[in-house]
Amino acid sequence: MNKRTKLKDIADQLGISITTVYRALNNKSDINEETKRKILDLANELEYRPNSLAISLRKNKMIPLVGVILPIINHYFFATVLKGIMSNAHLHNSLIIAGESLQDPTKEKRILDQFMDQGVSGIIMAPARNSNFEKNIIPLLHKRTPIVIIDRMYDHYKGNYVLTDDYGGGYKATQHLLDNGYKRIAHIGSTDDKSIGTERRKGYVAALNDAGIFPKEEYIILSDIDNPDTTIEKGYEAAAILFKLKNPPDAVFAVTDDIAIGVIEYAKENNIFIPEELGIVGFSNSKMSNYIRPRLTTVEQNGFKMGQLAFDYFSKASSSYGEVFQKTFDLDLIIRESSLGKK
Amino acid sequence: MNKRTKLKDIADQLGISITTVYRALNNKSDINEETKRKILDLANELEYRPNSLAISLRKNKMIPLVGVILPIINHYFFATVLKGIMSNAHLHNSLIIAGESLQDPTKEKRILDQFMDQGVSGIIMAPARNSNFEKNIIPLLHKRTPIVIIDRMYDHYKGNYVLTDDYGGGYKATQHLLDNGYKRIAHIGSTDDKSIGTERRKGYVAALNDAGIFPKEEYIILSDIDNPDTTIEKGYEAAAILFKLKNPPDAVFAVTDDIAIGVIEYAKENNIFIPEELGIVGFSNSKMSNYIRPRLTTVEQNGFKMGQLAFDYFSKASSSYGEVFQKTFDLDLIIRESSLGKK
DNA sequence: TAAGTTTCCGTAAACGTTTACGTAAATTTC
DNA sequence: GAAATTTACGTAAACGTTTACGGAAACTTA
Repeated sequence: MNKRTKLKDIADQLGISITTVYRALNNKSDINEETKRKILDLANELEYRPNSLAISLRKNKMIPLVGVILPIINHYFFATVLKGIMSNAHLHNSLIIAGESLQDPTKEKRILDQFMDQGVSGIIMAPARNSNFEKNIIPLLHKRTPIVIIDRMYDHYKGNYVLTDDYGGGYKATQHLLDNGYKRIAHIGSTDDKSIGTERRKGYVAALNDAGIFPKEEYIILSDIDNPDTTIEKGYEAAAILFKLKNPPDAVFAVTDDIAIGVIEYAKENNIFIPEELGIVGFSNSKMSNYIRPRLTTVEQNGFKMGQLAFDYFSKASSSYGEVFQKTFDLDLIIRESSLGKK
Repeated sequence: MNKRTKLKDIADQLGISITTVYRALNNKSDINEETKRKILDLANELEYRPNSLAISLRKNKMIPLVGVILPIINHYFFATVLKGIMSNAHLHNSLIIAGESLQDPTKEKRILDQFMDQGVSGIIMAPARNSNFEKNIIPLLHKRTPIVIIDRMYDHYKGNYVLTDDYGGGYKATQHLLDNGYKRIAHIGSTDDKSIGTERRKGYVAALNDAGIFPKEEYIILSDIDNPDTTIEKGYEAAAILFKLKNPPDAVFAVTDDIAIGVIEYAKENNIFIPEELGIVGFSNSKMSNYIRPRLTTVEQNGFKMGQLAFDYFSKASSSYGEVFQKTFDLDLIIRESSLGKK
């Protein structure tokens, strides 16, 4: 394995200076065409490849580099958040260095460290499901690293964030089912008590309570929805449990569109008519929700806007110390067929 | 806006040498505990972070920063490719800097330049629809930047790539429709003649020809599918055109699952029964394809594997000069309800 | 107390590229 | 044909970290 050629190798072989070689390879002026040709030929032969490390070091370019960490990169919502971040980053000539925590706080921490070592100017992140804020995120604040949190909250966090009103979304969804005549409204949520699912569940409970209803424990099924590739199956399984109850529900508010779709799957296979026998509301307004039959009523979550705003906040936070930027997006219900009401 | 602290800053403030500071910060021997403490304290206060560029340069280790450019970041296939790239990058302690070209060659070029300026060690990219290889990609080869192309090809490109056999996929899909008794097989493709759609269309034509059929021009509809948010609508519109023909087709091979779903939409609204009256095959095995009714027969494209391999190739290309790595993945047909054959 | 041993720190040269500056030789200008 | 300009190169010092080497001062040993 012969070593990688550098400018000096070419210079030595041709008996000229490094600078001249440099000029030839970078289309600089002050060089003879003949010399240039010889240099380019030799560079070609020796397969010269510039050392980007040395270049960056010399140029002192630790460019505007923003670290973005998301739990699942090929999840539509998060991918769209990333798209939103990028769209604004592009306008500011910022570069995005991306990582996927796969909902693993340890991995998340590792990525954060890598990013900081790499010299990112700050972090925009949607924390992992049960991310350790104290260990992973708070230390960054102490180091005055600009950071914007997306989509998930932690009680003692007082920094910048862009959230959605998950509580309100859960409330609206449940209220909507009540308004459409459903009485026995079940909920399929996430096992994780730190997830945003908790807020949606609280909204669900609150809406029921406000209507004088106190949901039975058996109507609330918590499911492990860590793996996005199996979420639909989890919805299916949860539905199976619900419909084996003595007194099955007549509506389901699912914490996720995918879960809701799993429920629809189950209902179809078991000849349970939607929305006549079963009303369903999901969460996210995923692409699929509009094309499954019946079309799924869902709560809209605009990832693109959230991403854009997150980058804006990041920008501001980077240039002004002390100031804090926070926003909670209201969520709108998108009413479609799956919750049209009982016959 | 104060500059990033370096060893020299700490050394100067304490009136000691850089080497001593280095020793303190790296747990080396030959240092007094008292001195060490002072250095660590100051380093903490000044928020010292080692310059990874300088470290890697001195240690002769390439910095593991890979630029990834994709046409559409929140498209499931591309997002999954990204996930695959990341999964392997993670194993190699590589970092991913990501950009979205939005199918715009100008933007693509700009991102490439930004990435090179930032000192990425190379590029993995799925070129934009009508990317200008000569202008955007070939120059990188001349600079000996390691590069791996995904998903799209250009005749004169002789470098590393990871492709799918789109021609074969189109052939298989069409053949499958023929095998199931469909005779008048239409195709909805992409307007862009440089896109992968062309290969799929060629496969379609070839399969028909091999069966002694020469498709009418009116059975091939090309649609502008640039915007992923409207692709389904485009499929719907194309179907509308097809079914207003005097002699409408009895099957459609769509260049994309989303297009196929648009066709299904149209069929449902117009009481055209699938698969009895109309067979449909899509392309991509998108998540949705398995949950739309009827379930969509489609050609599987394993983005995750492609991403992983792309990173592997990138790794190899970075350390071995001259060698070229190329792979074309065979595509499997996933047979579901939408093409079960005529009654 | 002279010689040997630690302890602690500094000097200077790398890593590969970029760039300000300098300067012979060749060319142009008047 | 002397002066001014241009052409085509070279020198050396950066960028921030690492490391081989050397050497005073403090401490030990006989």
